[in-house]
Amino acid sequence: MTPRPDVSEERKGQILEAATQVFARLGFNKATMDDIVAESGLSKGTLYWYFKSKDEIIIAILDGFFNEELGALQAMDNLEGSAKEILMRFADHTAADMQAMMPLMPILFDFYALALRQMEVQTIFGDYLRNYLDVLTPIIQRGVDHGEFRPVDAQKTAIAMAAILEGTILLWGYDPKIIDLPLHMKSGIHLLLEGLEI
Amino acid sequence: MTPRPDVSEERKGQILEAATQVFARLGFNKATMDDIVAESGLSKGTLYWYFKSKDEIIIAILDGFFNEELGALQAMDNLEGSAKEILMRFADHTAADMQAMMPLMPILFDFYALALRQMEVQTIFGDYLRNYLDVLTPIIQRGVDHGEFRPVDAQKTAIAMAAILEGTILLWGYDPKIIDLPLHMKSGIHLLLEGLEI
DNA sequence: AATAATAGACTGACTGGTCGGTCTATTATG
DNA sequence: CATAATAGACCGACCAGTCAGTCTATTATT
Repeated sequence: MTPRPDVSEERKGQILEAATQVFARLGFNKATMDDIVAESGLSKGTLYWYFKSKDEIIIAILDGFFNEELGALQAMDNLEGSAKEILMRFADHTAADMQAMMPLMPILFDFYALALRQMEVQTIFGDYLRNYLDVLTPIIQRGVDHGEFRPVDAQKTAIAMAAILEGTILLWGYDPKIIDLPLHMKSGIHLLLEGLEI
Repeated sequence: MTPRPDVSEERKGQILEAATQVFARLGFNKATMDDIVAESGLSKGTLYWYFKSKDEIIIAILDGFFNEELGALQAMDNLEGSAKEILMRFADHTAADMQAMMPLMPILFDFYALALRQMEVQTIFGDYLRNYLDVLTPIIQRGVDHGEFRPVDAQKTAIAMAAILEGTILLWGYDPKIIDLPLHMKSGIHLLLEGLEI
């Protein structure tokens, strides 16, 4: 049935890793399939053996990104402590993750641009946002119900938190010299949360 | 010396307006010069008579965006009232402006992606951020000094405010059905500012 | 053990179309 | 007539995607 060991998962990983590097360096548009071929050490035919098109590679990378993020989100559900403690720890954790992700940020920005024009990309982003809010909102609501926070609108507060996290990334893109990505992510969330306490 | 009335300002405006429409619809990369030619009702020769390249058109549009924004910023310097009042009014004003800007958001997202790879674009964004913080930070500092706000770090707070504004735009890009751009901009800033009060 | 058959994996030259930019001819105006 | 302005045909570099063919690990057959 399989006259040769199945290397397709390995190859796909190899291609996606190479493509990620190239895209980070050049952007989706300037990067050519031949660049990815060179970076991967494979041939053009092999790239097209595993992925139907350049777009399919881009989407695969996006999926990978968000699946990782979702894992981190799910893990938050089981945390113990006061609402403020949980949210603070979440922010700190997110901020810490940024260090590793910084070299890949250019790709994220390319995705932002795509999101407004490609339904498929828009859908992935939308699903992620919904997940995000579904996790954060109940935690904030609990904080309100327990009298830990003043009586704010939990959903709007969750959106404000998300905006601070995402917005700090944007500002960092504006000028990495002014914005210290992990530091300002943390300080922003802390400011908001401290202001919620009664 | 001027065998014909000088229409160059009018033409440039005409070209930039057409280019803005096309870029918003298709993005910088998919949009072709011929698309802009068609949209403007002019000819390719005329486009290149007024702009040396596609990139020059893109940069001109970016300059236009930020010059408008800067004007709005400068106007804030002369406002009267408590720090909280000024900042609230600023947020409300910014939020209100969003309605008009929403059709052009795709272009903004394209600029985000460019900012990380084009020095010239990065510089413009960085200058804007610096201006932004230079206006907001003293207002917040005054609020702290007058005992209106708790003793927060004014710069970090200004960055958090900017992050909320920019981040809300991003989230809106994730899914316009979930995020009400003006509403959530306002509620985010209000949450933060109410939390600053002593 | 030797050989044949199989099919997944892989190659890279090639193609068809695209698009930024150029060039030359023409028009309108002082 | 001089020249700024306009038009649009044209060029050629570039690139996503194709395809006809090769290679090789494994299995089936003798």
